[in-house]
Amino acid sequence: MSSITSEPEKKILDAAKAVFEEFGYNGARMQKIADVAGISKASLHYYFRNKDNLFDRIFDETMSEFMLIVSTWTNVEEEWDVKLRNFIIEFYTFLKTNSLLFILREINRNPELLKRRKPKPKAGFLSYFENLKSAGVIRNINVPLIYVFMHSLCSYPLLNRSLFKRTTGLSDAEFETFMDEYPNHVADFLIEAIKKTNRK
Amino acid sequence: MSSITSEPEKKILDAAKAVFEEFGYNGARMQKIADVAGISKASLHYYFRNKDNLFDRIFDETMSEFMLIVSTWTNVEEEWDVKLRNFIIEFYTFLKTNSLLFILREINRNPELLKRRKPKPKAGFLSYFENLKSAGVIRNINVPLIYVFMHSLCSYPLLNRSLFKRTTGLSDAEFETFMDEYPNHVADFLIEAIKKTNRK
DNA sequence: ATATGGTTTGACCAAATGGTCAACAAAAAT
DNA sequence: ATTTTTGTTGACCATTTGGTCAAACCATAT
Repeated sequence: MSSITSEPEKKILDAAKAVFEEFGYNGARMQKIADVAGISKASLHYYFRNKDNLFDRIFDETMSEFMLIVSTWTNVEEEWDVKLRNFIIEFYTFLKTNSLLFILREINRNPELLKRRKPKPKAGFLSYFENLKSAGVIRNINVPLIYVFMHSLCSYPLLNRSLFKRTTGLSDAEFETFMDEYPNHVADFLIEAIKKTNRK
Repeated sequence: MSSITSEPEKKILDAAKAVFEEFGYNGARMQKIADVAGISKASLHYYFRNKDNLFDRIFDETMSEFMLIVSTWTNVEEEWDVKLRNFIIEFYTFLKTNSLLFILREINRNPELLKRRKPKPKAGFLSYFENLKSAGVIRNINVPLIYVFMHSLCSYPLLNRSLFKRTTGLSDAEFETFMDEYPNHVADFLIEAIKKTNRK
């Protein structure tokens, strides 16, 4: 219903997303959004009554996109370790182009943003590995812990990129390589922690 | 030199820290800082010429405190795994009471904040484990990778707390316990990844 | 051509906000 | 006691910013 984003409406949403993600709610300016969208501020208000209105739309969209990636688990018939590696690489790639900081920043600013969203069903990741664990296919791990580990390992280096660049002692080139290879290292690491030891 | 923070000056710095950390540079209001400090806005400007001036002072202090914790490595004579566990627990405790999000948010807003700081010497963590590795005491690990892992595992759950609370499928009580035990799990995990396998 | 209905915008407005200043108060120095 | 310095503040100012509105614009139907 009425999500038929018309031509100028779409331009506005793109502009608003870019501006809100870069500057945050408090730093974003309606004039700036209008400029980026290539229209007047009055036109902007014609399509979206006010700033909160527009912001909520952007935040909800970004958040939905994020939750979709997070909670979807592949149905492909493969070994769990292959699925896990692919998921990690996809998730990492997704995070690279999407402003996770935007989400964290705004939730922190206004926790209400979360409360009004309907709670999501349990992430596919969790039940999938709970099942493998019950079936004795993998080690007797703490599944939520692995879930938190995976998220942390994928997310934080992208959030903290500029600081890690300074503190790891790597050169610019080395650091770029490091960040490119990173998701595979995360996969290696988690798979190693999950799989049954081959010691008898 | 002149860091003899006088009585009202200290009240202002405390207030400013609280307000900037909660609302960010763009969301913070000079009037709010004055209110929290219990003085007039004019007095606030008497002590700190302007908002940027005051902000820089707070940011630099917070950043220095953070970098100190990050780059200091214990000199206690103990086994590396004990030292690592203690470091992780201390670091996690530190992060719980300090706004890491503040640092990330403001660096993202204005990368200049980092550029003007003098680069820190390599973190003690890195050279310590490089040495152990050369000496063959631990596995042949990628040290910067472990460094990034440790930071990510300690930091992200605190940044993303409210979302994890919703997505892990744990009850409130379970989640609290989870977060309390968390640093020890991180330590277990990293130690396992670093220590030599006892397979011959 | 003209009326109709949606779209666009420059000009404005009111509130918020960072910052100033003259006047006053309180110490400190003389 | 009196001058001088330091601290404090209410009132004020200029700018920014979210938001409004009447007039103009433009497509389409009549």
